[in-house]
Amino acid sequence: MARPRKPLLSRDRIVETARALVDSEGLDAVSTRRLAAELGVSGPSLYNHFRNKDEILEAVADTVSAKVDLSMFDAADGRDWRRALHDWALSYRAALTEHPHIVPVLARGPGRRPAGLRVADAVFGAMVRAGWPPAQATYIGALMRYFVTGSALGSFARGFVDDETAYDPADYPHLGQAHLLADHQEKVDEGAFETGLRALLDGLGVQYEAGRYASERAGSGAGGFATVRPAPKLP
Amino acid sequence: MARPRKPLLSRDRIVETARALVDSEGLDAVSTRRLAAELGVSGPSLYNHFRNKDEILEAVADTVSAKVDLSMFDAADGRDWRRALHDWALSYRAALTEHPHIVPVLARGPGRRPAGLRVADAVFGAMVRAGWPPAQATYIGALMRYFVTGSALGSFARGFVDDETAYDPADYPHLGQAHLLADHQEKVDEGAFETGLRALLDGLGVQYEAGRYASERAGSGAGGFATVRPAPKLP
DNA sequence: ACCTGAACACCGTTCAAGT
DNA sequence: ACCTGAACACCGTTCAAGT
Repeated sequence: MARPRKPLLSRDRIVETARALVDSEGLDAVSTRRLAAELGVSGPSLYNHFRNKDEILEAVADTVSAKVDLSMFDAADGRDWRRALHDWALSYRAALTEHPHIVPVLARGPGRRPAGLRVADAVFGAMVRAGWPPAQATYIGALMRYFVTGSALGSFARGFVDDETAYDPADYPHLGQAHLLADHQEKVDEGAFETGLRALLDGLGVQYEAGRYASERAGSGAGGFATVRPAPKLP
Repeated sequence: MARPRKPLLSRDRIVETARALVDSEGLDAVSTRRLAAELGVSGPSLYNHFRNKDEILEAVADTVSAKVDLSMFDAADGRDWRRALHDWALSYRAALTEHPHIVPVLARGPGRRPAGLRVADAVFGAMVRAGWPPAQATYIGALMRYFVTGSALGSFARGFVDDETAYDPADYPHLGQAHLLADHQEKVDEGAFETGLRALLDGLGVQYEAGRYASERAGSGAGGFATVRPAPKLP
């Protein structure tokens, strides 16, 4: 066949097929040969569109980052940085839980993925507008990413394992049998995520007040958050 | 040669050699053939001691978990749960930063690794003794793991990339050039970790007070933490 | 029990050849 | 420019054979 008059492949088609394969069969199922077969071409064809396999996986990860809602950051009145962060974290986590198998790729950082960088940029900009100093704004973007990706990673794969013999109660006196159950594990993940997110936002509120970062909007006194209160209820 | 009178291999020797290889050349360098060569045997020999390669990597990950200090949990007076959690998080992170290449394996959860389970058990037990309800104690162990492993994962590999052309300021108006520098990245990781850890502990303090979990030690009033104060200074 | 070589069914990537 | 088959240098794992 050699070269067809109309290209068989495109970057988009490759990425879309790779994403479907990752979602349905996991990262390990994506070999260049398997992916090519799925596309109806031979393995080496992919190298006309991507430098290597890793670049394909990075592109897949970026389509997931692109699903993260960022609208709360430009909508927001600066005083609402906690709510914006909260809503963003939910959207971020939702994107990852929809595509759990690509999380290991996403978790290693934004790298050079455009959508990943766009996320980092949006969070940073919103925090600075809310009054956070640039260094702190950078930290917030990073630490939120740590928490959300860490939770998405730790949740799937096999947080705990489905084999009763793995956990001798003599060895782990506090670990109940309940830890074995997969649906219990899912509830733990949700509870831990909600609890951690709330704690992070409350704790950042403490630092925000201590630094009086809201001063330019509410005079030099205690502006913004008058008292530390629990974060908004999670839906 | 066939079978020698004294075994050439042992689980410990395999794990130790694998750990050294992971540390010096990364996860990808560990193939069964390469590891076997390092040990002076042929590839299939490893299968006399481990069921498969993944089991070897799990064992390596467990030696890293085993380095996490847990003494602060049984030493602690229950009121000091925040300090214990803080010190533990530092020790946890230190263990991971010493062996960054194995973090992806560790990050997927305790699985059936004994040392990983011992860690989960210790945190849970200490939080319950401090007055946290069991469900919350479980959440705390999980969310701390999310944060620490997420930060260790996001830090290495390539949080950002060392190539100026990757970041067009027109695309990411808030991302400065400084993001490119590797040593700047390291400072960001440390700052983000400290900030996030402090926020988590402060935020958990808010929830602890709101739930009055300390009541059995200080009467049914506001015991334990009278006010929300910043977490102890990080060294 | 513990190691070996041979073998199976794969990999990612390069490259000359084809249109 | 874009696809192909052949080839290179690898993989993880199984298994019969050896002691």
